[in-house]
Amino acid sequence: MNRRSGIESKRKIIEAAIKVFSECGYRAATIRMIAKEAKISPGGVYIYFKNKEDLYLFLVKEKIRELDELTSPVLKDKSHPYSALKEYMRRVMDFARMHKELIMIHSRELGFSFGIDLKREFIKKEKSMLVDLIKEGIKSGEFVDVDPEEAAKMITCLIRGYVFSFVVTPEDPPKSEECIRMVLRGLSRKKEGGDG
Amino acid sequence: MNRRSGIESKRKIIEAAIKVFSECGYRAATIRMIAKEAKISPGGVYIYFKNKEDLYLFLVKEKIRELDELTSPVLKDKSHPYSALKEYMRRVMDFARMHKELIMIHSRELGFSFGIDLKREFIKKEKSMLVDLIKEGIKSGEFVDVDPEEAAKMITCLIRGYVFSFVVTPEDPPKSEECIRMVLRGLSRKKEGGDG
Amino acid sequence: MNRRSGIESKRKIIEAAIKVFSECGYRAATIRMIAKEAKISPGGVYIYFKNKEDLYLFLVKEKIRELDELTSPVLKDKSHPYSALKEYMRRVMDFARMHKELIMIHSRELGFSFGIDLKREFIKKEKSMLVDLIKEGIKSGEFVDVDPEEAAKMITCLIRGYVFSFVVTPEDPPKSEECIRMVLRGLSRKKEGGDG
Amino acid sequence: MNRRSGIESKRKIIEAAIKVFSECGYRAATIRMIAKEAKISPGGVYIYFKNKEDLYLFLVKEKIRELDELTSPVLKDKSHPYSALKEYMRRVMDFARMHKELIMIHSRELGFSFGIDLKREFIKKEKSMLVDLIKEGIKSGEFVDVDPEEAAKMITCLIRGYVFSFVVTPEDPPKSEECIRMVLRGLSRKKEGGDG
DNA sequence: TATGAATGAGGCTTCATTCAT
DNA sequence: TATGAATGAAGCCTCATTCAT
Repeated sequence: MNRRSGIESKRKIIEAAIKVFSECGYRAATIRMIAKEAKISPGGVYIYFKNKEDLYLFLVKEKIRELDELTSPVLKDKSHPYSALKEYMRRVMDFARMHKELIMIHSRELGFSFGIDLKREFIKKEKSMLVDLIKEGIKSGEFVDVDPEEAAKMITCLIRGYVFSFVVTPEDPPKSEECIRMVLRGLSRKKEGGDG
Repeated sequence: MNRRSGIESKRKIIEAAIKVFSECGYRAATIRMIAKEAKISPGGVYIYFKNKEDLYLFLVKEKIRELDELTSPVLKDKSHPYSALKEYMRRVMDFARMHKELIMIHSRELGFSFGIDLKREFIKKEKSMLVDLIKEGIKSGEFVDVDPEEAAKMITCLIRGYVFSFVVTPEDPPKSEECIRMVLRGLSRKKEGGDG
Repeated sequence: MNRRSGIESKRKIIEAAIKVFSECGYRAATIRMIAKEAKISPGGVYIYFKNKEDLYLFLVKEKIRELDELTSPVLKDKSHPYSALKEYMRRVMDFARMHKELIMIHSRELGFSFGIDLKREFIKKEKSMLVDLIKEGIKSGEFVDVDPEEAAKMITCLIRGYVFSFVVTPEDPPKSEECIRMVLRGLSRKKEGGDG
Repeated sequence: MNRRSGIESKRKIIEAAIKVFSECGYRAATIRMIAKEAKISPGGVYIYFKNKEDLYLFLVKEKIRELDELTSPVLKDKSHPYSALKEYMRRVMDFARMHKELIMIHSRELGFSFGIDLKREFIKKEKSMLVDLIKEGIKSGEFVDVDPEEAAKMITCLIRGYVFSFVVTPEDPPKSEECIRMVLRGLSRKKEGGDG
């Protein structure tokens, strides 16, 4: 019997699950595959997670939390809307690039009944912060006078397209800097956006 | 026994399959579900399609062909790049809105081994036509002097984001006109894009 | 609709069934295959035969009758046991060679509940005639004094082995003349069996 | 849950499979039947065997190996061709009697695409050894001067007929000693075959 | 008499989950 | 905490058989 601390085992399972879910999608991934990848027995998985759904949800939550921790501070800093927005997009895109496969499942498998609330809630929260930031930018005169709601949606839209394109055509990916420039060009009062 | 012509049954199955695949994804969709939706017996599906994969591939091919027929004429018309591009985006987005769910599978389940070639080929072809159109626009002076490759990617990227957002937040969808304006604003030499 | 006389259709089905059953065995053969081979629709088969089993049994009966018609006259001719036996074996082996595949099913698929009685009855009858013939031969002095029962069994045994070997190693088949000679050598009072 | 060691379960499945395949043939046998016979769940069979074909092939291989182990030493002993041949036939027939049903499938279902090579190879090897033995016997003067190839075929032929007859008419089986005597009588230079 | 679309039981197989060890 | 054999529901698919035409 391979004795390990519980935490270590759980961590192994999580990593294995990310890998396997990412490669196969939720349905096609099997507990056996995850267990094997984690060098644990199938039964072992059930010590740490109630079931497959529970395991998947755990991953999603974790990733959402990670992304939140990464972006919230930036979005909350309303002193420099222009740079904040630039930094926000950069971070989201970097994060997406790192976790692209899981994000695809996360998005695609919205069709599933579970996990939706979690994701929708995050999306809503994120959008609301983005709207606030844009409003701030307009107020401060850094941004042109656009509908903040629509602008936020466009930004999100472009970020999603970026992630998506990354998965669909990984051999010819879009450039994140190009995306950021496009957004800033449309929003900014300044001529163009030289990078900091 | 519910007597119908073969063509009628096949059509019913196709429609049912689109619905079920769209709602559940490829793996989670079952033949039984599709059959039930088509008001046919499970065995009946196999009269018209070799197997589940065959049925799925048929749908994808059909949709790709439809979209191709819709967009090719526009992209090939190089006399008015500005309007052509606008019209192209409009059509793709309209099409996407109509078939959003299936498109999501089509994109997400690229990870599957089958159907990839089909899709990749289409994507490549579409992009190449887009690049040509942009080059033409630059030559004619309608567009600013950008890298046509990158511009094409950005356009595709934005379209994808549009589709994606449509699926993720159907209750608060992005506006296609907004997307189109964003692209044209970035490309066009003209001040803004008043719609025709 | 392909109009034919009923008899013609039935004949076509029978021929097709022999072919398909021979090639695939009872279970693996499908009504659809048989119908296709007979250039008729699957439903058409059921006009002439109650079901698959009924069709199979019909074939078996037919073959048994054919073989019976071929061998009975020979076995019943007790005036020349030696030549009769030789001729009997020759005919059975020829028949077997012509219908080897079907015979194999017929034998192997004894395990099935149906058709057994039919076959067993024939086998019994045939054996009893063979025993009579041998007795006659012993009485007439043509054959040595053996146990007629055992001799009959050996003959049947050898014939079966012949058929079997024909199927198992068709590229290197046993020779029927060799088998016949072996039997006659054991039975006959005469030195060897020169062929008639 | 009925806890057993893996080896025990596998053995149970193998025994059940032999029984069920023997009684029904390959096609008609179902995994469910085998599982039930083995007192295991249908899914349990797949722990030990990849699929039905794999299970069947395993049995065939096992039986071939068993028979090979039983007969090879005898056939290889060329010092006493007469007794060796007698012993060989005795062993094959005994073995056949013990495993008659499976052997019937093994032979009949040659028509299947799988397992053929296995069987053909064994048959070829066995025949070649038999030919060598007969040659030896001719050289040593124990056997009369026959064509070794043909003689080997006749022996195989008779053995097969023996097995076959055993299955077809188990209530009135042929006698193995009779078969052996018949062969030896044909081959031997000695008058008759008194048993050793 | 003939068709062939349709049915649905049933076969093979997978896999989330359980549980004796 | 960990194992992995075992379960059984459920999915895909086949095919004997039926029946409206």
